[in-house]
Amino acid sequence: MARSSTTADVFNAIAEARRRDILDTLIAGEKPVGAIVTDLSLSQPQVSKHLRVLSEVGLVTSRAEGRRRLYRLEPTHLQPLQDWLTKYEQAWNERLDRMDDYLQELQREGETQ
Amino acid sequence: MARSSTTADVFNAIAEARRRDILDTLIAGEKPVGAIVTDLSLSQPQVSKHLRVLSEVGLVTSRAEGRRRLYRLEPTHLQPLQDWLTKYEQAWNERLDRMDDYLQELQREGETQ
DNA sequence: TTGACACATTCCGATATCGGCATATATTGA
DNA sequence: TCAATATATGCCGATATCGGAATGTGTCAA
Repeated sequence: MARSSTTADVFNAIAEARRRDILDTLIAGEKPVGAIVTDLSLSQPQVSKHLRVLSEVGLVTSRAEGRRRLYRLEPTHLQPLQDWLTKYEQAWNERLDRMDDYLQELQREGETQ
Repeated sequence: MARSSTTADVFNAIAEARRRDILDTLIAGEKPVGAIVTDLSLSQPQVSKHLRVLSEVGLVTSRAEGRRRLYRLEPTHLQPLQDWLTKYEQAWNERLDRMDDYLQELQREGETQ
């Protein structure tokens, strides 16, 4: 047996810094591969391969325009990440609440003394 | 040259499904290693190693209690992820806005005909 | 049809990562 | 001190991943 993580989910897709860079540059809008290559100073095959991974998890889609391929961001496919994070927001808020309770308790103790 | 991604940042730390499982089980509160092992049916070394990675990026902290080690979730260290996601929320909303504009335009055209 | 351009794919070597197993370390209790 | 318990670490083999270089594929323009 060996590693069990794959590139087959959003979490792994965005684990790679270059892939996040590519997504970041696509926020500005649809772009052909060549534009990404010059924007980020990466090699063309490198960009194509990363785009493939991103496309497999749905984070980007592409359409052909002549001999160019325009890639577009699909931000809704970040939903699994957002959903996962939401659970921790709650944990975070609960900690703040407990902290708040504690502070108020301290304050009441101060008043009664 | 070879792979450039490391286990040294939050994005990579949560890319591993088991590590997300471990974080999930810690939402309920501080736990010793053994509890995580039985909760998730993983081997003890496996859990210890994943905890090490999580601890290196600050997502968990530990304190000794006798011969046990209690691990605690540090949800605030998910901030980089949250920050990164926020940019895409904006892109997502802008798309919705454009969609809305488009729909209203369609509606106006319908009225004038 | 041919050449140039844009991009995708394949093959490769280097390396990182995962899990299993064995073992080290530390703490407790007898 | 010694055995038992709880956890961490080291070593290993299998495999996944990355980047580079070369090459394949498709499209346009002359």
